[in-house]
Amino acid sequence: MIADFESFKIQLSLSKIETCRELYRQNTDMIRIKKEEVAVKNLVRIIDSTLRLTYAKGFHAMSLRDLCADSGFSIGGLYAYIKNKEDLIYLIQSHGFMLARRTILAYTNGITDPRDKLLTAVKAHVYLSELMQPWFYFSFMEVKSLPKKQKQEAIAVELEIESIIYDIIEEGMAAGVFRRLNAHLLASLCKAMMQDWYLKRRKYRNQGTSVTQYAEFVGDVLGSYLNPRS
Amino acid sequence: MIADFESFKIQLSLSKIETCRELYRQNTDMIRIKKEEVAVKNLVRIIDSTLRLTYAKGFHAMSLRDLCADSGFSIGGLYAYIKNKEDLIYLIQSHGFMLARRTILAYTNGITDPRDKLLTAVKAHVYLSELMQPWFYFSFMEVKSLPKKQKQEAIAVELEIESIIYDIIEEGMAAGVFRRLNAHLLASLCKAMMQDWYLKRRKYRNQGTSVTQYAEFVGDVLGSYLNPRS
DNA sequence: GTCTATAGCATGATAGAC
DNA sequence: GTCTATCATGCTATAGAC
Repeated sequence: MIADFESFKIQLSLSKIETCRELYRQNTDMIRIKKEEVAVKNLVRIIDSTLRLTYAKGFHAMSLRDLCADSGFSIGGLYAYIKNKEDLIYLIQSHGFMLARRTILAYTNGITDPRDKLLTAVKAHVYLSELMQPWFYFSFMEVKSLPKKQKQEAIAVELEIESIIYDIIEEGMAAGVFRRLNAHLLASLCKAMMQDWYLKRRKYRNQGTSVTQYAEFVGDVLGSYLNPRS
Repeated sequence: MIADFESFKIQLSLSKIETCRELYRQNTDMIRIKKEEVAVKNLVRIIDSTLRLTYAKGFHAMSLRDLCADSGFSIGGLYAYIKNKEDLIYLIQSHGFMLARRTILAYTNGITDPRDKLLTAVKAHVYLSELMQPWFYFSFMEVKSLPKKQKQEAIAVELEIESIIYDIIEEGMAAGVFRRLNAHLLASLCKAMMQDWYLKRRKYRNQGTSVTQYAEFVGDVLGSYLNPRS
């Protein structure tokens, strides 16, 4: 079970550098830089800038000159890390997928009580999207323009998350802890609610909603709806 | 109260031509064409094509050449209706706003029972977004890149819709029909759920969910959560 | 009112100096 | 390993024929 946001943050140990090192090692063919230390440090800069600029104006609207200005690179320098603009998408997507999938499953596995399990899945997702908000936002907004293979992967990951929720609901109904209802629809609504946390993050910040408050409210709405009626 | 989707559709009388005529009359300065009949017919073509292409690949990725190919215009011909690419956004946004705001309020005004009113607001929104899906999608995806003034308007319209829901919840709590809870958060979640209908429309079509089924399910989740506890 | 032709510019990508 | 200089392309926008 997830204790609180702060310990989640630590457990996840979302070291960007760590993730980028893994990314570098998997793509030594694409990246021309030989010194791991240098390459990893710069990958972090490139990915950070891309996420920031895409959040501000969209990936297509972001030019590579924009990216260079923001990350402090020159055009030529940048092209040592990618062979074309599309590679930026690949870099960002791949390390995000790894992390997201792993985390959700790690937290839900091993829990048996359906109510606990549902709340944990919701919390894990909302907490994760809080820590990786730029990535979640990027992934959502850019699916449409992704190259075919990555588009399918993105959709598959999303359906996977929804099916984790679906399975928990089904288990709970089978165990008689939840009442019988349309589990597909409820799982979709759950996804929609969790999604809003990273799509409309500024709104929630403005109205002073904390990440824990949000996750628990969503969990409460679901839990209440699933209660067997008297 | 809304009877069913089909009669909603008829009552809305979403005549594209009618809306575009109004749009033409409001912008005779921007549009160089003098014959109303010709202008209106072509505005429909232009708006239709823009929405379709933007849905497929995003507004920035759509070139004016793409738009010409799809709408059957030439570059020069197109520029008789707009003075630059940004004007396309303006055309699309303005007629959408008019229609959306009017409709929701028209349906909810006059209803006194909070439960009825909430369900009606949800239904009106979901039905509306079903009929104007390309516009809602466009509006959501392109807010970021909108020129300042239109960006503010878009955000204002969205908050307005959320506050309609919020007010209904508050009224119901004051009347003792709903139990006391965080109305701001619940209104946000309601918006998030309604929103998913036009953001993930393909998913819902694939899983065979009808627009009425969706709207009623959302209404049911909310209504159930708002029930006073025994 | 609509077309073709083209200007003018910003972009993605490369070559080669250091 | 990083930079500057440059190319080729595709874009928005305009001019002028019909």
